[in-house]
Amino acid sequence: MNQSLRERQKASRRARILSTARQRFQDIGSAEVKIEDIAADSDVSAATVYNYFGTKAGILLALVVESDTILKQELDELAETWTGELIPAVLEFGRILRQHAMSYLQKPTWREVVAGSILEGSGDFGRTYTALDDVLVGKMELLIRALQTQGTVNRRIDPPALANCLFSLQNIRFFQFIADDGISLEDSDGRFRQDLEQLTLLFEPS
Amino acid sequence: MNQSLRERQKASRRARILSTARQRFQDIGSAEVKIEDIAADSDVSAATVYNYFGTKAGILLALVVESDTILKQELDELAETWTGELIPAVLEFGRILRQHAMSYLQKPTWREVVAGSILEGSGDFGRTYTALDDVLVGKMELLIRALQTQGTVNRRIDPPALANCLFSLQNIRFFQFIADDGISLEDSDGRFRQDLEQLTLLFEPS
DNA sequence: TCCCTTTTTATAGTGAATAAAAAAATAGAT
DNA sequence: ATCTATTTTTTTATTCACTATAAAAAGGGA
Repeated sequence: MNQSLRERQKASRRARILSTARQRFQDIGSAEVKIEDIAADSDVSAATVYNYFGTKAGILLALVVESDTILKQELDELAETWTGELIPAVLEFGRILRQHAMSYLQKPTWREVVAGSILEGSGDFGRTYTALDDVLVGKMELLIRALQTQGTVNRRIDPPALANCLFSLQNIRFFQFIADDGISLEDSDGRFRQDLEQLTLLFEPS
Repeated sequence: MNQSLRERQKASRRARILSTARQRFQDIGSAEVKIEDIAADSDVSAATVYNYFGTKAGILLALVVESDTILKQELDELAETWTGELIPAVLEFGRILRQHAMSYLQKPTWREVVAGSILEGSGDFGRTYTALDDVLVGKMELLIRALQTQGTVNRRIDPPALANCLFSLQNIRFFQFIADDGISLEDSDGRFRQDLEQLTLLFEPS
């Protein structure tokens, strides 16, 4: 037997909780959803939900992790097919990220996820979130390496280091994007473009 | 009469709350401090504390705002006295910020402040925090303008835009710094330095 | 002193999160 | 198949942040 009964049941409970949570969060704002309701609908006790996910934000994070397969694929494709300058590619990278984020969670919900990850620090939740980011940084690195091979990017650059830097810059624009309900996808795009333009100017020989 | 009795009492209550809160937060971690205790020690009801500051994180933010006068002065001095390259100045800028932050709040407490500001989004709390950041961006702008005058920085650069970008980059490193109890001031310094080095390489003629 | 308005307080309630003991279910051994 | 030991879930109780509301108190002006 590949999996014991216990493990299968655990997986089933987990899946049930995430499934009902996803539905509830989609129907009404995450603030309106009570853990007890999710538990009741999943045929487990509230204590079990806490046992599995720790906090409300933990459930959210699990949903984010689950859905990130598609995002990774999109970014892989970008890294594989892009030809040309790095800067526009990075812009596209950020655009994909934000668009994907908005496609399945609203801003207030994202705020809970991000706030939760910061609050937890180096705890379980924080590490899960960081691991997620690390994967995305890896995609950025892929992109940089590809363009280095194409000769578009300076070979003296350290791909992991630059990837981390550019991703982080993108990331804080993402934070600002979700923090303010008034900022549109296009606004955020424009700001990130401005960032990269200014950096170009800064280091360009005057 | 400059201030009515009502206004004076209000100011006094506010000051009392902040004072006891500061002490309590310093003595024990902010998670251990109960709003009711702060209220009792300040001779007001818990309801008044909520009335004044909204949330626990709100009290923290008020403390941060209060103490930022010194930080602003330090950054002003940097902008006024620095001669030389922009990059080292930006590094120093970040160093001052992190050091100042650690001098009066511990990392877990900072996490609450930052998480609170993100959660609130464009609400009162969020706007207060943003306003605070805006002031700091202004200091960065001052620095850039000074170096532009000195001829060290490309004149085609838009100081507000570049200031916002560099400050944001600095800011996400600050977030990562407070999020992980294992990162020292020096570590964070090193990472930010690496960021700026990589950006230099990226835009430098190969 | 009296009245009106602002502010504070008391009170009750919601819901997240944690802790500990009780109950249930499973795995493994006989 | 049954008994036992272990893991896991549930029950129960409790803490605490935060909200809403009605009552009380205090200030300001007449």
